[in-house]
Amino acid sequence: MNNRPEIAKADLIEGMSKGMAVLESFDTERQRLNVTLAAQRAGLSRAAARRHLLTLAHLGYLETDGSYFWLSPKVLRFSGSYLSSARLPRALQPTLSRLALQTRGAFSAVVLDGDEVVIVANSGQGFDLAQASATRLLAYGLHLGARLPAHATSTGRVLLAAKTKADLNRWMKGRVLPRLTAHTVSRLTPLRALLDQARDDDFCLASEEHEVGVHAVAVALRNMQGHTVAALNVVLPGPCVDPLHTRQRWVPVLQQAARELRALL
Amino acid sequence: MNNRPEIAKADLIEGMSKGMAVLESFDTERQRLNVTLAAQRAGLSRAAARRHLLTLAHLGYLETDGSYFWLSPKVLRFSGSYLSSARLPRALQPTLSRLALQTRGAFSAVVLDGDEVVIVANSGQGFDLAQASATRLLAYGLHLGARLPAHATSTGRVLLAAKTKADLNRWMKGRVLPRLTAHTVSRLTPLRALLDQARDDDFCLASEEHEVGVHAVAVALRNMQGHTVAALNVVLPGPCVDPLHTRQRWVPVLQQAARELRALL
DNA sequence: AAATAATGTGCGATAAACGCACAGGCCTTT
DNA sequence: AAAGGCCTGTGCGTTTATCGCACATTATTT
Repeated sequence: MNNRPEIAKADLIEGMSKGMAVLESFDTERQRLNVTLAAQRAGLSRAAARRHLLTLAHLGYLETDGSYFWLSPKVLRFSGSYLSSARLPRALQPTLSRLALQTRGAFSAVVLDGDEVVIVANSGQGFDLAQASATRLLAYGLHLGARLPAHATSTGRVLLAAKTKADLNRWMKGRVLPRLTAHTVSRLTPLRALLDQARDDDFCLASEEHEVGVHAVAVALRNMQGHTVAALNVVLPGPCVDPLHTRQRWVPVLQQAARELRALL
Repeated sequence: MNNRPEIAKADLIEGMSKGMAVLESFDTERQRLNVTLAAQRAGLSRAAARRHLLTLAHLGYLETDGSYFWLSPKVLRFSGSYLSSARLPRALQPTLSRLALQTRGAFSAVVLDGDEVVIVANSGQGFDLAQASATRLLAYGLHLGARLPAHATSTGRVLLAAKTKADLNRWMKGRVLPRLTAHTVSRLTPLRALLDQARDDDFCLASEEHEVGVHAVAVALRNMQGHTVAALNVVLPGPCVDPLHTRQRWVPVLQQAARELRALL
């Protein structure tokens, strides 16, 4: 259901792939790269990497001081186009903002992209919100476009749980689940159990599996055809959270929001 | 001062340029493209455009139903990397949010990219804010990464005014200034006068030059070396705004913020 | 139903990207 | 100070990937 809607023949443009690999090698952890580093990160020879870096700099996507390269604000062009074009973030934004205002919670909406979830809307964007809300989100690096591992997040598991048996098996196939905290579910069988649970409950709780001190509850966002198109969660800070109370407090809020959004997705 | 820090030789990778041209052909106005449209927008043959589109879809940056293509949320990866890496947006965010909270204004920070300004931070992101603030920004499409013509915006003119004589002449050279509203300054000589004025005043007001009913005031954000690195503005809605009152009300706020930010830029 | 337009694919020619290799610069090492 | 890394910029011959054309096919139009 993801990238290859049909059998992609082998006449793909390699130059593009390499260039995008170079651009992707600038991530949250590594923001400034020299030629050699970029080469090994992107899996290219130094000569090739250099040519790609220079090209990207020439096009304005990178800036450089001659030896190091870093992303330029021009890359925001793409997110700008996406955010103003995609129905999803535009449809979600008002509801998320209202939720934050009413409940003082920190909400995010995400979609699945491979083995990660991508934040496409935040309660911090758009409208009024409680002080605590966006502060919390940003403190954990949960800005727009941020990517988190699906297996260790409430939203990721909700989205995985919505996959068909066959798709899920394909996803699981040979996958390793990085352990991020002491609580991370890092084996496939327990993950399967959690996904079954999430499917039954119609929500999912993840406690400190991604980051210590961060708990989250998520529900699926489905459209009128019943297809899950995104997930909505609320982030709860604190060293320890009572699961029962969390469930009673937040799940109804999330599910009510999901019901309201249904017609818009 | 922008993209070509040194003489870029002719060994740039054309494949990349074309691919990025294809990706850029998805903009705010045109969100869904078929092969033929993308080809003519990017200036490629249909065959080439098709290969690039398929490649981008294969890499996950585009989604497709077989005949049409559109941006996928994966493009947010770049903005995510930029936002978490670049000092500028991170340094600006808290101040913008605080300003919005204290004054109920709608603030944006932008940098210059060619003939457009790019929004790199909004009072709508990050922290608490007045209801009106982000609502207003979003209503005008002023989301993160949005691009506006420099000549018709308060921030753009502040940034242009900060250029050296030589840089400015180079920028002006043969440039046409699209007329966006009846108030747009669309000739170069009056623009020069406005820039001189902005340089003297150390702020700039733009009234309905970009969009009818939108007024904005901007100041430059300079670092400790006195170099202008960005511009900060506040957006004032309404059919008619008293210039004098605007100046007395907002310029001190903006300039105070600029002073505070100076050490961080 | 004819006509227009857009699509998918194969192929040969061409141009372009590749990686290697070498020379020069900059830093640390002992 | 010489030596040893390490990274950088560039030129070149080879290879390989990209191009555009052309044709067959399907979808849409009038």
